[in-house]
Amino acid sequence: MRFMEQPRHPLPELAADPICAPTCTIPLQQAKQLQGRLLDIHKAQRMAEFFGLLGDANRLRILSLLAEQELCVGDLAAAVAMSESAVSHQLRTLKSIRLVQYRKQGRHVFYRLQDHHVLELYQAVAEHLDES
Amino acid sequence: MRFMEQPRHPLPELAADPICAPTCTIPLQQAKQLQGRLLDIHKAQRMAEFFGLLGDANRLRILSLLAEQELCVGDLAAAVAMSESAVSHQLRTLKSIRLVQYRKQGRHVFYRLQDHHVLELYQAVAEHLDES
DNA sequence: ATAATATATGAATATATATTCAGATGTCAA
DNA sequence: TTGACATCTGAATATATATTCATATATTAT
Repeated sequence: MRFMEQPRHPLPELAADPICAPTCTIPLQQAKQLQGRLLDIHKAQRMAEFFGLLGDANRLRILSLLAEQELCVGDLAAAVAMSESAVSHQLRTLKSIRLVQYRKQGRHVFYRLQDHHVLELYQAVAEHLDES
Repeated sequence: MRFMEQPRHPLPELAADPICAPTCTIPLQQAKQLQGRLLDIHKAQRMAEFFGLLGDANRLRILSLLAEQELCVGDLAAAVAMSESAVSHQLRTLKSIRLVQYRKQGRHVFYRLQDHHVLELYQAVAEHLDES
């Protein structure tokens, strides 16, 4: 996952004209269709960033709590048994992609879910894993 | 993301009894409910593994092609402009969590989507990013 | 058999990530 | 204003990951 920065891994260029090697096993016709279906590389990057954000157990645990109510950093940290610093860092990354919002009250900062959309993904995967 | 191995990062223990610090801002009542909502740590791991698998642009691009038809490694590599070795490695990780299946035919190995479930997630995120 | 092709694999490398630690900042209470 | 608290931040560290490269394996064609 990469966020808040541009990737440093060199992105592969899209193959120029003939998309498949000389040894290609699919007919050239199909090969051209393939390129149409192929996920655009920049969109792939953004989608990967999003999925990657959900690809961490501690972030998921944090989200599972914020799904129901807002919580301040300290309580969140206590509940998930992480250091406050670690939680703060994670909240920052969650904020960076607008999954969470915050509200300041005195010296506390209360975080809450901004994009409830993710709960559907969360549920879908949770159930999916239960099946298999 | 971690797959095919146990995580080496030490998993934080769940806080024993009083889940929140002495400075806790939420009432103890709520604190107990929190623990009920908190995603179980092992399930969190498995979900994170799954999401993490989708958290790579090249894997998404590979999946975007396999969504429609089976393809052999060489064609796949040509289409996404990656080395065959890199594609092979990625397919292995996709196989490890049973997102793809393969079928051998002569010296070719044709891969195809095993779990079409993921296409829904894929679509959901694709559309979600289009909105914002 | 031998060579050519298709794929897989392991080690090495480069990069990315999560956490910790020390300390900075901002807020409240005495 | 001093000290305690809540959160944030950046650098350092440990770990995880993707790719490449060299090589192994398996299949087909000559």
